[in-house]
Amino acid sequence: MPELPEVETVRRTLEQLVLQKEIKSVTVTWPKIIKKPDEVEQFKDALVGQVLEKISRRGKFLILYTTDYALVSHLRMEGRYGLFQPNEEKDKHTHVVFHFTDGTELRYRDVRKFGTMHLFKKGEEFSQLPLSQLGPEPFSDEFTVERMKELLSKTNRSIKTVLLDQKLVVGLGNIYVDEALFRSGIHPERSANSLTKKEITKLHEEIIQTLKEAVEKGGSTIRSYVNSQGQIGLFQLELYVYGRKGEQCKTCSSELERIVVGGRGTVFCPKCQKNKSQN
DNA sequence: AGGTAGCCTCGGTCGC
DNA sequence: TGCGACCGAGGCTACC
Repeated sequence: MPELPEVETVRRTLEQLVLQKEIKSVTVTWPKIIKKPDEVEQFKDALVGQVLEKISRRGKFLILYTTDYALVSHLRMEGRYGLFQPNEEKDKHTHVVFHFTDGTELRYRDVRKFGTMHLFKKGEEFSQLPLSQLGPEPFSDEFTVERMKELLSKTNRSIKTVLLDQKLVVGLGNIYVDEALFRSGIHPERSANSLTKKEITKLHEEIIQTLKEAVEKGGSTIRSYVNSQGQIGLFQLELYVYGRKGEQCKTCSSELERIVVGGRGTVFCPKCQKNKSQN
């Protein structure tokens, strides 16, 4: 499931493949992926003749900039992009294809069909959903301990739930939230407003560090994730807790436990993160 | 009125 | 072999 490190890796690899290509036509075989504009025909028509100029990222969203448009794409669980020759066999999960004038094509494949695409006139993409309500990028100056402290103090929701909701900071999903909380020694069910200044400082540091290391490793390949050049990530080898229920804690050898927090499967170490009582 | 919980989208996987 | 439950990101709705 692509979180910030996986999306950033896709961004980097995709940029190597498609910049300066001109769109000749677009094929959409699952219209529900296109959330804006309402009519798929408008989406397809708008992109004809557009040249891909830049691939950006905001949180877990990719932004494909063309001559006049910003295509905001969320991969959700299993979305993938890949560059193909037209004669290469197209599998049944390919739902959107951008055909280029040089004969190649960019295919969007999504087994779950959960992914979304929003097309905006360039310059309008940040003032409307889905990008308008997002919190700061974790590697930016806007993501400060003070901001965290301020927002966490306002709610008694669990710290895990708050970290997942993309308003405090963007880019964290189930994998990296569990990892950052483990590295910080904080129980995922701790209420946000019970965290001490010291814990918030540590958590802030570990969020940045965990995501940074994961980007360097090309993300985590859990089930299906590969980058746009078909390569897997390597950060799954560095994971302390995610997907390791019943295995030994790498720090203290205790058996890792799985609980459900905010409807999300959550793995943690009952010894290293033994501070739920401070709720 | 703003914060919060719950619902919805999918299909592969898993357990019975 | 068949079938239903489950998972999950984030927008949306409904509720308090």
